[in-house]
Amino acid sequence: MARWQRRPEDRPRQILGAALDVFADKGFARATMDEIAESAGITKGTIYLYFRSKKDLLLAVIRAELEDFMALLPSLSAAVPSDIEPHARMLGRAFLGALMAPAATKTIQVMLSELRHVPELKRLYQEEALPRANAQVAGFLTAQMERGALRAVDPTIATRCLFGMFFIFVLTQELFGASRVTPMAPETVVDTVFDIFFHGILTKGPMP
Amino acid sequence: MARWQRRPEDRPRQILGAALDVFADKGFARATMDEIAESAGITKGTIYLYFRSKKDLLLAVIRAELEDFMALLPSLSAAVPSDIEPHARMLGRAFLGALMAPAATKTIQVMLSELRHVPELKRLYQEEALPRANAQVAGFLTAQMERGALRAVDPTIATRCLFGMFFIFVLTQELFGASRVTPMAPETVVDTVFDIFFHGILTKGPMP
Amino acid sequence: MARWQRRPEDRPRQILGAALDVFADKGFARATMDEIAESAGITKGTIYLYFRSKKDLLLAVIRAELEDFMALLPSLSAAVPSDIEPHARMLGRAFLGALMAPAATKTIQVMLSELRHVPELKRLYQEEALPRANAQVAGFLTAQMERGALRAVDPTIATRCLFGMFFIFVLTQELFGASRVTPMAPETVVDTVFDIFFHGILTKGPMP
Amino acid sequence: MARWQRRPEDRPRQILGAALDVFADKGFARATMDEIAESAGITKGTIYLYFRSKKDLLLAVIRAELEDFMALLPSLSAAVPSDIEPHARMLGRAFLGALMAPAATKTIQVMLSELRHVPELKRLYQEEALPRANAQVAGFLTAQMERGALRAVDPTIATRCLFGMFFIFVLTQELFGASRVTPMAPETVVDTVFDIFFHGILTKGPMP
DNA sequence: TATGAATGAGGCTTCATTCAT
DNA sequence: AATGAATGAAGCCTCATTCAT
Repeated sequence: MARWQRRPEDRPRQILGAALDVFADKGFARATMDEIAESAGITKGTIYLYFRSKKDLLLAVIRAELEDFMALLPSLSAAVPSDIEPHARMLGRAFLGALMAPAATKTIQVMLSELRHVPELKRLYQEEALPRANAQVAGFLTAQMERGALRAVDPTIATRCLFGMFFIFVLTQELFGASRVTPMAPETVVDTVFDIFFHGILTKGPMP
Repeated sequence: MARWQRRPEDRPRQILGAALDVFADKGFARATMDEIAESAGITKGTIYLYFRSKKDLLLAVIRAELEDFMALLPSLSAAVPSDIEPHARMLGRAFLGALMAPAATKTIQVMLSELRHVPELKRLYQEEALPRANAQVAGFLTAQMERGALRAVDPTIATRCLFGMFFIFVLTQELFGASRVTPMAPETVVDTVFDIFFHGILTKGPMP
Repeated sequence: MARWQRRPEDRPRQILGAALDVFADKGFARATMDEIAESAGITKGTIYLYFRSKKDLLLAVIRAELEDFMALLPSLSAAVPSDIEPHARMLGRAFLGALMAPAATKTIQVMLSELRHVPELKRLYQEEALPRANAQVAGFLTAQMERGALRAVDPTIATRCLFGMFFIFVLTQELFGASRVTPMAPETVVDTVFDIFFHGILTKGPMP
Repeated sequence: MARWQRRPEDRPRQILGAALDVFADKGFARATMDEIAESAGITKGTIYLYFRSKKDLLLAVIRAELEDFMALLPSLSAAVPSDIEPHARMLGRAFLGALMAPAATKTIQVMLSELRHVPELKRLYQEEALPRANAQVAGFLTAQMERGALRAVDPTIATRCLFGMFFIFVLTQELFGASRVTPMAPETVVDTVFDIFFHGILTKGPMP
């Protein structure tokens, strides 16, 4: 019985995947290198051939996922039809889908847990994720405001609001298991979110 | 090393306060009983006179804070003026204020980090916090919809949206330190949130 | 069965003693904290109540022994009879005795092994042990040279020579086990050392 | 990362040299096979083609160096001029030179550190190095005593004394870095050593 | 012969928990 | 009720050794 196989040329990715799973499932501190190794089908020592330390592994995991996620973000600067609502709805569906992808929810869970306690993660968020994501959407909103398609509202706050509406669903439904208490179909969620975001919840005309 | 008056009758509360601080600051696993004890001005062994274990302490901390927070929630079923917008803005301010209170942000941080890994916390959230909070707001929205003041929209989703907009600010600004990157005044946030929530972001009339 | 007794008020000394034994016997790197603990009649964790780390323990051990040894050194500046030879022999016996004491040979062994690899030990030797010991003896020799009792010879080198003759016996006989190959009585050694040191090994008069 | 000519026939010597360096620098236990391999310009696995284990490598290193050193020792049984003092001084210089050669000091360091903990090294010392070196010098001294050139003194002790005076300089100056605290020229050392060894340090005639 | 990926035993260190005082 | 010394179970990490290539 072969004690091990030679590396399939992407041990690192293999390890990163296992680490994300275990970190998300157990939390960073509770996760053990042994468990990650087992989950990756190797042994503890092997991890250290590719990552200097447990914390290093955490950073690598998050960096990799963040990059993957950012690469997925559709370019909002592409040509936008004059009727932005259906367009936005489409983008929104793609975005919620990306957010709800297993790797993404796991990454979010890890970030939520560790960002406060790992300065490097905080830096990653503050200097890379936040500004980039914000610029994308806020830029789009600003352009539409200048075009007159949207009302003049603080674009950074509006961006955050929009993101918050998406995020809260991932957080509660996926991560906190609220789907068992209050099940919701993602499509309905996206539609309602944009309905509110674009039109507000007040009745339009004067109340009868 | 504050040498306060010895008030043994307050021991439990004293410990709970210290524990919340340390749990929020370091995370549950990284927090040590020694640190909590020191922060409470007592010694490690004493904690065990009041709490069976570290995990027990965590549960007690969250239960206490959750109760405090719930007690704070203004009853939305009270008489509501026919013009709900300024009323909502007022409630929103109070709510964001409560969410941003130090104890609340700390509790949120701990919940975000540990809920997934501590079944009892998950239960607490799913069976107590979520339904209660949801019922409050969703009930209010439903009532207004029936009254014709609000458009007919899935009230649970709408509730979640509204909460998401508030929550995302606490999360990013307070917990993730985004306030240094994108500072925002709470009042402006509340106003913009309700502006969007009630009126939407589209320009009203036909585009010029 | 009591799992442990409350500290006999000198746990630290107890641990230091055990550590010196094990360090000398196994070498620093091969010594395990478990072994030291067992040898001290306690458990591993307890050591860390008194010493920050294994290396810290090593330093504490050496510092303590060095101090003890230095305190033992008879003051050579005391009144010296005009006939220094028997006086020196007496001091020499005391000195060799001190060097051959179990704690001293163990300390020497540890220093010989680790000094090169532990900067703090090197510093301890270069800045404390060496200058102090050298000053003591070299000062004495210089005084006697000025008095005319001894020939003018570089006192530092002479000191080192005298020390070297003592040291080599401790090293070879005690530490390297040469006593089984070439047994020697300490008294004879001291006598011969001083015979050579004072009178040289050449025949006095012209060779017949 | 010297990319020398590949001279596979020299592999063992190459490895032995690197091992001596690393063992002396880090100590046996702290030395890693990886470091030794790198220092030899090969990889870890290759070492095991030539040496069964780390300990085996240590023994081979010491055996090789001991042999080299012994081979260097000038035969003292060669014809000795009737005036032994300048002759001895010459031999002494050669001997101190040999002792201070880099390979020798490194070997000494390793022996000092490991002899106690590696039975095979102890045996090597007690059964090979010590008797051979002792016989050489003690034989010489005995001959001179019988000739009447030297006083009758225990030749084994005298040998050890002489060696001790040389050794202490290598130990303190070279290995312990005392040369920075008390610099000494090797020639002066040799001269003083023999001055003391032959003539003693007492003033010859009656004190004035 | 040489490589270097993989292993797994072992050690240092931390810390929740216990318990004699 | 309070203390804090002591315990011992983990967990991270290192590294000698093996072995497929």
